[in-house]
Amino acid sequence: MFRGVNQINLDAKGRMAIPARYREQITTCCSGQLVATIDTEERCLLLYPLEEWEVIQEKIESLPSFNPAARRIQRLLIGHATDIDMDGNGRLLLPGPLREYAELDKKIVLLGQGQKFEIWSESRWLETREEYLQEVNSGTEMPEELQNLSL
Amino acid sequence: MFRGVNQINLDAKGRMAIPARYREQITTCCSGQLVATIDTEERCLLLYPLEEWEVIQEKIESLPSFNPAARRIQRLLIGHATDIDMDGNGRLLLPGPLREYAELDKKIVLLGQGQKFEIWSESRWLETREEYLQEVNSGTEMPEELQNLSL
DNA sequence: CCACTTTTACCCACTTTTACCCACTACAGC
DNA sequence: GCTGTAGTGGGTAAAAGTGGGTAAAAGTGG
Repeated sequence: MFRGVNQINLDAKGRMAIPARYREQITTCCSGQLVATIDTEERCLLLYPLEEWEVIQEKIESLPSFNPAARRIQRLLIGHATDIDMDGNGRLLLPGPLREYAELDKKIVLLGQGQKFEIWSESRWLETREEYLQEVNSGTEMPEELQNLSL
Repeated sequence: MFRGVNQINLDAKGRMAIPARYREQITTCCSGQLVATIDTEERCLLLYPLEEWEVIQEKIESLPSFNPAARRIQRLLIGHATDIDMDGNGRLLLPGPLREYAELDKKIVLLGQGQKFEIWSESRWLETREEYLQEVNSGTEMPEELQNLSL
């Protein structure tokens, strides 16, 4: 289970250092083997331990492939899913096409999200967070499960 | 299982270098023997390991041949299916007619799609991807399996 | 059927990129 | 303040990508 927000700098080669507190967990659960793909709703990346991703890929592949919406999802998610290994220094080299998609420049944000991480450009994350906060407080349609949630 | 995006250049002879990370898998699963054909829905090519393709071809051939739609599919898919071998440098020579169909010039994109690959012209892929993203977010008709998919 | 032309496939050599490694810096804890 | 660990920056060897030359094969025409 990953959680927390981390401000990280990409270096000149496009590498990001995984915060040390996650490293042991990543090496034990998947020997440092991760899979990154795009998020289709927001311009950010999703980062899964290999095992987690393989379950998801099977689900996606088993969708009815004659259905246009399913084909789109397959092309987008599997098409962008890229294997990434942690190097000896606990860093990941993010592939160019994925960096471009999420518009990652120097300053990025790593969000722990349970079994996966999300990777955002810092500026885009800050903007999006403000939008989310406004929408949460504007009191528009919330599903019942959410209304009954006690924090 | 193939996945991921790869930006590749065609050389002057129409050859494309398979990214090294796929080569071992391709040589072990089919000794470098592949089959390329056209995608009938999008202007791109499909690239299968020989064994995978043979299963598909049998299915296509067993379609009722008095049915006009089935005949069309047979002519299009089987008609364009071309055997291609990886050369000693891990490259594929894409036949002229297939290159023309998918409008492949110098810059192309190789998409891993599970048991097969897709080959797109880069510009066409980027345009199509933007369309897909819009359609995914416009919330139009999604199959039930897709709505329940949790990533 | 033979000779000539064109194409294809294979091979070799060069260039670029990547991955791995090592060293330095900064911060935190002792 | 010193020591250990995390973060950062490059250098280098190896691998991947690229380009073209040549010999064999296929196609064409006389």
